[in-house]
Amino acid sequence: MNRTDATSPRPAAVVLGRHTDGGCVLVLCDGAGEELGREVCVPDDLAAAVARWERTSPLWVVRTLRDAYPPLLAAGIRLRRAHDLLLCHAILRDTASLAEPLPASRRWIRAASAEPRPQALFEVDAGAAPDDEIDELLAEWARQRAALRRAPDARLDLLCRAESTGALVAEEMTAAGLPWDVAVHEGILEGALGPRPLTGARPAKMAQLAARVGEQLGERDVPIDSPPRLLRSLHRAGILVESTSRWELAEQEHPAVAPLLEYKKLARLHTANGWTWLREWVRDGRFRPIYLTGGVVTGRWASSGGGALQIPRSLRPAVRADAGWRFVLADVAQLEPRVLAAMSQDRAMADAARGADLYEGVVRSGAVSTRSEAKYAVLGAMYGATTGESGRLMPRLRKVFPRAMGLVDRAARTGEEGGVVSTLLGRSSPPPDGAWRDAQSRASDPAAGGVEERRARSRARDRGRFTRNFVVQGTAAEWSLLWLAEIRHRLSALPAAVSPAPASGPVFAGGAHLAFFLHDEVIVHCPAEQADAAAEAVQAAAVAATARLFPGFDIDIPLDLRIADDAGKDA
DNA sequence: CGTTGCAGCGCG
DNA sequence: AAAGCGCGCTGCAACG
Repeated sequence: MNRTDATSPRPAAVVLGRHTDGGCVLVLCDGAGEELGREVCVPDDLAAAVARWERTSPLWVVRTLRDAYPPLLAAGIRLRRAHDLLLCHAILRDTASLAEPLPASRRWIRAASAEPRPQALFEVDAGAAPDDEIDELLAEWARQRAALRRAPDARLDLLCRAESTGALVAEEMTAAGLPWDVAVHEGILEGALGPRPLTGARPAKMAQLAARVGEQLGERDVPIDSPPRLLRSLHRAGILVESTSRWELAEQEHPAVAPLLEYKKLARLHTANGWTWLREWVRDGRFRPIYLTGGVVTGRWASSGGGALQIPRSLRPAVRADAGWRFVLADVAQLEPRVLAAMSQDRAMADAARGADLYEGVVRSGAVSTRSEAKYAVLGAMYGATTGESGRLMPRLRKVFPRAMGLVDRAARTGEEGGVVSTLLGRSSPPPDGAWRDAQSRASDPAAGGVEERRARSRARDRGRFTRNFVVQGTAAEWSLLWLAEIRHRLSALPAAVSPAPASGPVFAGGAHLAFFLHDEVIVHCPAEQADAAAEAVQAAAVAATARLFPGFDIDIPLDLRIADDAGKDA
């Protein structure tokens, strides 16, 4: 059996795959991907083998970290570097920055769910027999390295490395979990909803509000949970709204409206994050969502399980650090417009972005006269507003920030014409689907009617708004990915805590670790004595991410950073 | 009966 | 107040 002594190969990379007989195989490779040797083991011995090779800090090449990494973490092993073939395949297959992107293959499409995949579905056009998974991995890795060599610059490589490191972070965060105080959560629920009801029953405060709505509408047992039936009840009472949505109801001056809106708020809390949610998703003081890295076409992460990306701000106080531990809470104010300023190299917008409040900077630039105008104008620029106040302000932004506005306007035009747009590092938008192209070609037919033409134009504008936003949201996601990777790197280099209070799982008991990530904010959980150093690491990571994504361009991306025992203090 | 689509609302 | 992007989850209603 191989040992990491002077006579053993010192692999730059190890490809990890399944073997014919259900065992595991590690292929040791040099920096060029040339095979140096192999090691075969039974699954029970895999963790030990990985731990041994990890001492030499190789690049671990796997089909997907989503499957490969959790069992290793459970065995107490953290990997420093990895290459996720599935995630990188998607990037290199769709990117427009390569003349010859990776050929599409059904073997390299991620399954929709986290459940084990039925193999048969994926073997249809497989180039290799399932027995030879390791050969398939080696071949795919070779294709990906070749694709990256053909790239005009290093940006795609940076994206693939960041994407893979993001996947490491995601699995580590699931394993560590977000510390969650059940008693605090229950206190919030009881304060808002009343005592915990018997299963199936409506909480007391919701029942009271429903009764008041009924009195005001002059109707017993209003079908308050059924939008279409509630709408008819509202109409009978003379409240002429077109839907039961919040903003429309808020415009009505009827005594039934206030209790109805309050009911909706409580119902949302009860159904989405009530006692049922607590029982199902919080175990041993930890909320463990599954992060789906690259789950959104723009490169943002999606999640599954417990609605991790939608935890209401009112529940943030339930996010509580372990005894003797602290949180470092950090978020970026107005990340997307700052990223737009930098990626378009718009000096005027970057100057407006200097400091904590970009919108005040936009006012100082003279483009608009109030902060709230600035906010809606900037959001409208990125989302493609055409009507209302926001749409009206667009020409003024174009005049003051021509480069930034030119970038998003061009992205919108490309999308309307059916083209593909890309982020700064080279993640590309999906091409239009068949239905979209059919609608456009039907409308360009001389015999097309006005209805078809209007419909096609409307679909084209929809797509233009999507591609307009794609370049900004996607590049912002790249900044966040680099930020996460830099945080992880710096946290692992922190001096060990002298006497950390016991916390977390076995892997993370020793010190600071990322515990939560949501688009532009992170939560680090750390022993109290590491809190200052961890906060500095998070700050330094942001500076490093900015320098890597926008080399040579001066852009301010400031953090709102604080150390606290819970996540609710300034919510 | 189970599945699918939609409305509504939470997050960025 | 402003309605323009991206998600996930819930419950209801319509559908097969």
